[in-house]
Amino acid sequence: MTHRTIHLFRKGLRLHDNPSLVWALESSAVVYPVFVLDRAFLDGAMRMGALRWRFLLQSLEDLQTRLVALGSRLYVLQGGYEAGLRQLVRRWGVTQLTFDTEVEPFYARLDDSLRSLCEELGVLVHSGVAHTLYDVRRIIKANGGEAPLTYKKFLQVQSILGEPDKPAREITPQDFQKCKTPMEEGNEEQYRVPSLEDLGIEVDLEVLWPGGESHGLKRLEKHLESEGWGENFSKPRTIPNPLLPNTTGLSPYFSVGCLSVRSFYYRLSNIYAQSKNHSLPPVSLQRQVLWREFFYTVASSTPNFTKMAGNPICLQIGWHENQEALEKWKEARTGFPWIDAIMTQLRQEGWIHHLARHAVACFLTRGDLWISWEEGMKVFEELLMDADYSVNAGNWMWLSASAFFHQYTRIFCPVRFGRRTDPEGQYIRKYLPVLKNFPSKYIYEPWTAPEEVQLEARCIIGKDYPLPMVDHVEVSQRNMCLMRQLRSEQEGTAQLTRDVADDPVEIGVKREHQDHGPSEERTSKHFSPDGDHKTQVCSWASDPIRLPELSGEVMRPRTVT
DNA sequence: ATTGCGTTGTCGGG
DNA sequence: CCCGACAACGCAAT
Repeated sequence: MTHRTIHLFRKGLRLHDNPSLVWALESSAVVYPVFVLDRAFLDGAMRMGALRWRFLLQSLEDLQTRLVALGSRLYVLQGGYEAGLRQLVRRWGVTQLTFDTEVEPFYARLDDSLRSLCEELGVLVHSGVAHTLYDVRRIIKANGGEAPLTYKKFLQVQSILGEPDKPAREITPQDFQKCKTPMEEGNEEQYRVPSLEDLGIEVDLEVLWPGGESHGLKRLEKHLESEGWGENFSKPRTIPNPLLPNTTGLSPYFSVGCLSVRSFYYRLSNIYAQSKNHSLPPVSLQRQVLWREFFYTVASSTPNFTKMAGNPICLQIGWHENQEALEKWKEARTGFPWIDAIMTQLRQEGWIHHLARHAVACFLTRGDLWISWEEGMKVFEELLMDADYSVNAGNWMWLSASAFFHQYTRIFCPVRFGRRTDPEGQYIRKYLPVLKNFPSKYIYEPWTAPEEVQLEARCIIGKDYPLPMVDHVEVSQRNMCLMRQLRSEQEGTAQLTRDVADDPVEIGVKREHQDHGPSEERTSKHFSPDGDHKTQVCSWASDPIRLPELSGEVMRPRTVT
């Protein structure tokens, strides 16, 4: 009970399940809750966009309110960590620093510099893991020193470890009676939570995701209480283009730690234990949390996890650099209404359904545009309210078939995928009002609408809404071919014969979604070692089609001998 | 060496 | 709405 402690909030912007704050309260006579608002760090390393800034500031406001209610307060320090903390340690006579450790490289570096600063100043450090279910180092250790690279393997390792640590105890007003937060007269202004205006950040978009622990908890309760939610929720069956989110909507709160994954995990376990209907347990939701854990684990032990170059688990691909095509994707001008509607929702709301993420990610990378997943990752990081270093990069590698997932022939069709669950195109009509008058028949591919239909809809394709930037059937077939080649090149030549034995050209031609005569029947395949097929594949692949020219030896189709 | 599997592809048919 | 066929990868179990 003798320390004078700064508890440093970074993520973990909550009072429930906050073990290092509990530690601070139990070991100190005085605790100063501090958040360092380091813009260089948050704009740079964290790549925060305006909506994420707003969410963060709201979360800090909420933290402040909750701390005040307990008889404490939050000190927000603007500027760099080191200079700021050095000054406060001296001024406040601090003897201990508590914080949550984080695994991202930029946080880990910050951890190190905080430790050396504390060593220099003679300040004790107490830190622990609170952002993930487990200390991911335990998972890596249990797997023999390497991160498991498949989800299945990950679950095996997790079963060895057993259940995660229980959430920390609640913090009560009594804690802050025993352990004071000294208030300094006249510094309210200096250490308050800044506004967006203070920071010169402009956002005029509706608040759909108010930041903060209070809102997160409210949202959590609302969903848990709604009939059957906890038991019937199953991820793969949610609809990818909802007008209202039909998923939990909790991810933004987990990403900055307004909510605790441990508390959530145990909450679901309790629902399962008390449920009469054990046939539909909320395990699928727990599995979502475990997916997050999986990506955190791999990210923590993989060099250059958010890059292709120097990343040992990432397939090296000669992605095309095409700023113009990238801009069209980012700004919802691809000419594919389904894709553009998703990108519009992303920009306006900071949230899109996970399957919608898959669709646009596939489109940008291996499906259509053949642009690096890193570019898409950066856009998501800026715009998604739930942006998360590890999960985001992991999913982009997944979707681009660069790591974890390898079935590159499974390409989302930007026309049909959405139509399956939303044949009337309500989602498109909402986010792309310019197309709202099109008949459902044409809403997913308005460029096929006859001129009179376009006039009737008062939207001329090519003028009021762009023509499709690529021919999906052509480019996706070409991309499959490229992918197959670069993989066989990187793997050696053992599988080449098998790889090119059956020719994708026919498939590509006959799978037109517009009326395009009945397909020729596919006869039984002949696996002939004949080399003619190979050259045929390659010459087709190098045909100039409506896409940027190929470049780089990795993806250049070559004649196989 | 061979087989089976993978959180979320597409298509056609019932 | 669900199923199987399709085509097909890396990885792990056998």
